[in-house]
Amino acid sequence: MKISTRGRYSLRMMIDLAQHYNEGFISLKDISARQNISKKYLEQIIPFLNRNNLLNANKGHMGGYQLARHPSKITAREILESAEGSLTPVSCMDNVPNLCENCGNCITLPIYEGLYDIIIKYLDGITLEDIINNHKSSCEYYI
Amino acid sequence: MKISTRGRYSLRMMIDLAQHYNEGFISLKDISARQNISKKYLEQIIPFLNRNNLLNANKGHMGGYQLARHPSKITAREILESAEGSLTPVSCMDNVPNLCENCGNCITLPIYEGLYDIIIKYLDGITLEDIINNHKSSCEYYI
DNA sequence: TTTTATTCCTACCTTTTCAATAGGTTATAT
DNA sequence: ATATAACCTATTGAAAAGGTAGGAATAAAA
Repeated sequence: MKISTRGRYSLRMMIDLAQHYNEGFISLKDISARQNISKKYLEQIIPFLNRNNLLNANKGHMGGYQLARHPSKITAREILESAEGSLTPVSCMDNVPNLCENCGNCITLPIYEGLYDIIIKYLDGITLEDIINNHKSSCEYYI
Repeated sequence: MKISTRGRYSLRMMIDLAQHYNEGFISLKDISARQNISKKYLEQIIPFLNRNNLLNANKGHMGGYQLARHPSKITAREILESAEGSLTPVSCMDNVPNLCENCGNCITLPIYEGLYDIIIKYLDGITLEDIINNHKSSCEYYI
């Protein structure tokens, strides 16, 4: 039940981009330096976030990334779901629409469905704007 | 963010024991047959559950396991937490009391703390009794 | 037009975790 | 005694995690 570094780094990268929203395109070099995450690893994370069109990119000199939408319109759920692939607690919930075979008869599935439900509700309620507003002071340390 | 097979199997084993509460000691052989889980693997799961004293055991002929408490007094949180080791979404929350270094300054930690909070609250509200009462019909399929 | 700075793409690598299997030892009702 | 169970420890194969590495494509600036 741990969130992977890919998920955690994605969140930090998106927060960083939110903190520099309206400053044009931000390079991975800058994010890497500020967040102390390998630039090469950040490169690999980008495609996951772009599956859900969370970023705009510009190549070449003075290029970089910016949020595709205003920080108030991007939620922690979107970010973590994009990065992790899925936030369901059991993989049999991922293969919609059939779930696994005969899930209608599974005694534990409703527990996991309920769990997924509250996780999604919680993360849907948190936007990038919320995050940076609730944390005005500079942040030096990360997880 | 997936629950491992150890967690899922633990839940199924405990539900099985709840369904046969007051029938004396239940052998792993029986649970293995009913739940279609390798008996050898179940053996390895037991110690995790017993760290939190969820089971009573009897060795030898006619031996087996029984729940250490009434099904209404054992929650999904206890079972999954025992099996998984921890249900925190980030490992830096595990090393109490210091968390990681300088978590007071971490912008993302409050998000994960809030997430952990709702997960725990949800799973604490589900007892083994609840689970078997909400699922009277026989269950043939598992995840 | 050349240089420089960036994203983009693919392959590789090392370590850890997952999910078991295997073989034996100890205890205990019958 | 003997069958039947829990208990214990080691091993293994596959997959995932968490990166590193090198270069190609692109575009702004000099």
